[in-house]
Amino acid sequence: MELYHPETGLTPIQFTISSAKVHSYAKLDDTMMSAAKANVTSIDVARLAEVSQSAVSRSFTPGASVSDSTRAKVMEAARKLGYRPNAHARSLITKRSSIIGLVLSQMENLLYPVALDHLAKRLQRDGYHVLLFVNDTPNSDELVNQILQYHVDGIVLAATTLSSGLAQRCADAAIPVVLFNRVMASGSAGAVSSVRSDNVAGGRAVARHLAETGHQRIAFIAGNEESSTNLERERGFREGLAERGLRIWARSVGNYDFEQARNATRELFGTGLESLDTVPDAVFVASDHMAFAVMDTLRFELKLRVPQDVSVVGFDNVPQADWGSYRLTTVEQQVGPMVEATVGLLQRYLRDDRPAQSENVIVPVQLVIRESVRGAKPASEKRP
Amino acid sequence: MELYHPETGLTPIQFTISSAKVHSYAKLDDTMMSAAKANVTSIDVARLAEVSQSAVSRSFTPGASVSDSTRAKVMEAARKLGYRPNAHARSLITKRSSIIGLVLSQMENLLYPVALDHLAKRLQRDGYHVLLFVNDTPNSDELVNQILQYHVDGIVLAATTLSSGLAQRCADAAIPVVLFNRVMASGSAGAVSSVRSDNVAGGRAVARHLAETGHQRIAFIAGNEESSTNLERERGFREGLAERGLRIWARSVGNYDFEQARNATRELFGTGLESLDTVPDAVFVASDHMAFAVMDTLRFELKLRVPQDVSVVGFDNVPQADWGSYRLTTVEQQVGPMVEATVGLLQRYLRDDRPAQSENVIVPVQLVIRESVRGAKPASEKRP
DNA sequence: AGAAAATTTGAATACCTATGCAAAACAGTG
DNA sequence: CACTGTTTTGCATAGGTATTCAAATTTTCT
Repeated sequence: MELYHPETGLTPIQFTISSAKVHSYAKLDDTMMSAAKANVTSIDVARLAEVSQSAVSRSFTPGASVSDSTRAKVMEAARKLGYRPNAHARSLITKRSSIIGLVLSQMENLLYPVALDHLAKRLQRDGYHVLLFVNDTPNSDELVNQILQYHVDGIVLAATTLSSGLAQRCADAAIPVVLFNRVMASGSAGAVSSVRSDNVAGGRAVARHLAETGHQRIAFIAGNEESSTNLERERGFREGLAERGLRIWARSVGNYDFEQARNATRELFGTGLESLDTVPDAVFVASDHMAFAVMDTLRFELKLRVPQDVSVVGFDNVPQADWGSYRLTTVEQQVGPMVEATVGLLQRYLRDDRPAQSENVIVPVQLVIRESVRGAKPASEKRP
Repeated sequence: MELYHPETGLTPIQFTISSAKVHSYAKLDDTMMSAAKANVTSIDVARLAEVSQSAVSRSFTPGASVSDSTRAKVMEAARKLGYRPNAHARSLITKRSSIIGLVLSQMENLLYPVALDHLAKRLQRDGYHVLLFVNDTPNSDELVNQILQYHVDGIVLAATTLSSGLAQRCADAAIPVVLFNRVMASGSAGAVSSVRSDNVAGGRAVARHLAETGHQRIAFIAGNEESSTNLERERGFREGLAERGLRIWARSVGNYDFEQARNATRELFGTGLESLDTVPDAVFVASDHMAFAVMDTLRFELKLRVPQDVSVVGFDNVPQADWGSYRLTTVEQQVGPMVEATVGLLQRYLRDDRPAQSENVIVPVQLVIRESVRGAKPASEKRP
């Protein structure tokens, strides 16, 4: 063991060089030995199998015209040499990369890891793969450049805070784009398809639920005020309240951020705590991630009980909402169907020509009642 | 608006086709117009700039031999045509794809989304991108095939439950592989580099902390019993206890899974609840993710208080450990330095030839004391 | 100004695979 | 068997870029 300073300029780190011997291939059979050779081409395989390079290519192309016998010979030779078609050469000529670009900006919201997992697995099943772009700088020009260089077959934009310009520019480059969990501002020129939840219905369902359980002073903590998700949720919420003759009693902004949600909570509840009648008796929070911050702040900082003193409702139904400490009543975004719809749109755009009009899939949502709302009876979570 | 049935066979979904008109390019200036043309090649640019194709290529290659004047001409023409080098053609000839393959298996552990975020951003800064592979089937052969087809420049294996064979086969193909947060079983033939936390020291620190705070009946809930992370953490924990004349009083297995951790908790605490003296007074849980399940089960199902009745310590320090409902004392894995080291190793392997010996970077850990251990005084989290 | 050195340029080629086309092999029919 | 129709095969080429080499240009120095 010796001390070492990785060239990255890290603080001191333990660094060991194992004494494991280098794997020697000398005594292995030819199968494994040649697998070690770096670049086996279709020509090498053709030579060994005593066929033409075309035959090799066809053997690896589903539905191509090859006899069973030659395909068998080719596959055998390929196995021996450890050959696999070069994806770059292939996509250079087929003009299809089998790569889908995925643009993310906020990994904090726990919905995105879940969606990423679903999407990657789903695409993998169809032979596609996900190339990840994390939108850390707001400079979308550079990001577009990078995406287009890879000639991805399609793009999924799952970044709530992303400029619509990016979507537009990708669409201009004749690459199918699907917005995930957001929609383009209606004023925009282009038409970009989208998949999103029925945020309006979700917001409305929350309003009804809070009204039915007898809440009077109902507050709202918004996400990013310009995001389509927040606008729709808030609109549905307002409409639902209006139906029952109610309105938003107090409002603050959490910007989809944990800390800002804590501040928003302090803002709504911090003053007038001498009497419970002067603070909200329920809060609808635009995302689960913020709702957790709200609940923690209410309980441990402001010493209020949830749901006895204040009811809290979230949006997303991330796994943590079911955890015992929160048991958060929330609106479920059905990630599975959303991913399914996203892939469905992409595949159709890849097969046919892109339609002139944009398509907007809206996946239904469902209120999941747990224990963060006073006076509600939790439904069994497994439904018939 | 019309009803529609996405071809994916979904349950009914609302589907709307917006009436937005297709963007017309007719009146736009030439800059934007040509940006819409799908495949602009370096030859097109060369023609417009009145130079050779080589000049175009060189203009886009940092450090190549081009005069300022021609580069300016080329860039101007490229801008007009909306040209970007084709990454596939480029990597075909340079034999470098600027793509790093990342293999994940469990997104549930919240450490991985965080690490993914860091890694993607870090690589992006250096012009690399992450191609994601989710290891859902245990059939690693197919996965290796897929990875190798893309001729990735390097591979990061961050799948705790992944067979070591995969790592070996990728290393055979002359692609640098770095194991993230795991190490290869010492019995294995090959030598694959790794970056991991100092799990042994972490386990030992937990043992000391629990001993110092006067705990007697100390239990351990293991992760995946074959994983290197679990083995090391448990070993350090045993050693640390032994130093103080203690040993593991009870043990169960949670397999890094939320539900299984709940069962493990029931197993350890379910019987003999009439007297607190017959159940553990502290539990070290091999991951935060499981620790949350343990705390919830203790508190809400078994009606035990944390930390008054039972102390709980986790491992990872995921963001949720700091949430008010948990305030979990845990061992921090420093994701930043780990990612930095991973990228450092990869880049060196890409530049120089791979070293014959494997390198194992061990990143130091640090006990983060919060409020889930009885008798401990939480240190301020910001240290001088 | 002129030679020498340094820089810039373009033509040609390689990277690896898929595919159109024509030739070849094969199968089927009377 | 002769003929037609079908399947299989190999040749040659395209796809878009980076790079070698030699030629051309510019710069430097005496």
